[in-house]
Amino acid sequence: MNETTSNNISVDFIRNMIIEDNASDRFGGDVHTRFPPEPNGYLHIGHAKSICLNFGIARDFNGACNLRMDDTNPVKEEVEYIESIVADVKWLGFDWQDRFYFASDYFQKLYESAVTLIKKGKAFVCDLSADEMRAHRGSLTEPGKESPFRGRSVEENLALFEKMKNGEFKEGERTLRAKIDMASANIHMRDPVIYRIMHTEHHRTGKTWCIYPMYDFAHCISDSIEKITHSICTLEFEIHRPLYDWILDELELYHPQQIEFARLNLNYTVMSKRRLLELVRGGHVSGWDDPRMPTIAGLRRRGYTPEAIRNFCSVIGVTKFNSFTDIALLEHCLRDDLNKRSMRAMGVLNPLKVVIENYPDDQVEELDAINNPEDPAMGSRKVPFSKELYIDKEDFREVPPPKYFRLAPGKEVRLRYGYFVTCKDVIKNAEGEVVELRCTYDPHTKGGSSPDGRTVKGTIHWVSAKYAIDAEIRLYDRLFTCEDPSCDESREYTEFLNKDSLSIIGNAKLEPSLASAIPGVPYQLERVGYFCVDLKDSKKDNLVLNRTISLKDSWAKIQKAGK
RNA sequence: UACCCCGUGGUGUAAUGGUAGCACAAGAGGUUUUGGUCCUCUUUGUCUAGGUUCGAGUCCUGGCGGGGUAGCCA
Repeated sequence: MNETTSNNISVDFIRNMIIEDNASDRFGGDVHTRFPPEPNGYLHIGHAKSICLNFGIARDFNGACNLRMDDTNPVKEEVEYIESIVADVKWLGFDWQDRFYFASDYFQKLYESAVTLIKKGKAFVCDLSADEMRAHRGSLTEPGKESPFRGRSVEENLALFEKMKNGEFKEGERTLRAKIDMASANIHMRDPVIYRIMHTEHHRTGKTWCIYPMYDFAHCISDSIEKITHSICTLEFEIHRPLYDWILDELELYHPQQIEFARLNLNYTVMSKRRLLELVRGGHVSGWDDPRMPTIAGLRRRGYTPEAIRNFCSVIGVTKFNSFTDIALLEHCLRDDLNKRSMRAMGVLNPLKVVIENYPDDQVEELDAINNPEDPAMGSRKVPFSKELYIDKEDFREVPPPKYFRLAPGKEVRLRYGYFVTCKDVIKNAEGEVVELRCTYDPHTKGGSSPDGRTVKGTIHWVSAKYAIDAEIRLYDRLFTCEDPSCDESREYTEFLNKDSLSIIGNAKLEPSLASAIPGVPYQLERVGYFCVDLKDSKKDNLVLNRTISLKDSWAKIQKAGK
């Protein structure tokens, strides 16, 4: 395959539109995007798609991408959210340099634009109440009726709008509306409200304003002010585009192109800010950063890497049709990245004591273990081996099923990086539970291979009982038991919460090197999964690990198929 | 039953009038000191009916199906 054919990787429809715009010199070759979240909640994986799209396009076309807080509704917005958004976008690996903006930065210009519209006879102050306005709006199938205040003179409108601004009216008493067409088939063009009265303090502008612009009015003008070329948003705003265009055309302002794409849906979770907020407020999760949450903060605490998320966003593509992406694809991207970068270690989740009968009582050997078979540069470490060990309960069966390669009475297995051991005896307690295994080891198999060429089918992980460190391990499963918890309108999505989405293991035993496990760094417990130090709850004397994701488990499949 | 958008394997996507490809998932096999990774192979697809064309997933028309829209939310 030559250079040209190998380069013909496909691009999404938005990038294609930009390529066409550049070809026709529509924006003089500029590409300027923006990511415009409303600071009323935490960012989630769906936002990551938009972030990767907007910042990714800027990168691909040598353009720029702004970060803009869409803060036009002070009753919903909080500083905590702004801070989390900034941290999350940064963590994802994107840089807006000095282009950090707020729609509220433009309140004065927005106000002046509204005045311009009034002067052009394209906006009027309306005294209709919210209910009356709804009644005048018509329906999806019937045209609306014009407001009785639609014919006010420019002077009167100007005076009234001034009074609105000066706080002379109560909330809801009056609005400023664009004068467009009450008979339009597009309800958003039926004289939409562009300013409303809110006697609410704004987190940035304080008490300066008591009128606030609506999204449709603020967004297009903000884009215009920032000289955005391509204003990318989700599908539900498609029907708003005629209004976006109308406002900019009437104001004769620089005019970006709005482009809509389908938002991300992931199965076995919910993605709306409203529902995520409810999960937090309802105590169904421990917070916005609960490792089960699809929020960026949750994924980060869970142990996801920015690279995995970015790669996922690239792999899912961008289209205009609504779809549901399989969480398995996200998990694949996660494992793919973690496999390459994770330091390996051994840890036992459900300890079963093993005594190596023929191993000297007080002997300790420091065995060599490879840190990452995928990356020799990560080197090796020493793991202590001694007479008493722990292995995982799952790795022993008194009566092994077919194809079971692990330890069983009379069977020989390899202890990873250790020795071949053979199970000689099984010790049970009064309840008949296996509590200890007596094994022998073959001193000639140090490191895990036998000089006589003998091989074993199974390799299991272990830790030295004497040198192991204790840890709490938190295992996570999907938050919901059904693929689309919000699909059934007659049932609350919370009914589908997975009761077993979190299980805590209090007595895990880890190899001593993990005592210095670094927060924010992924580890693989060999044969078990990927883990990370919990950012919040882990303490020096109380190690807490989150299981980011299990390893793929083909033995589980075999067992399942056998049933 | 208004207007707008959208229909490609199980899922997510590519093919810009010229061989329907990729990834995930699923399944089979191989390698392996992680039942991981890696490698090979297999199954499954253009919503439908017409039309244009030498040739249609692609263009046109109708139907069917899905989504969006009636906040002084974004």
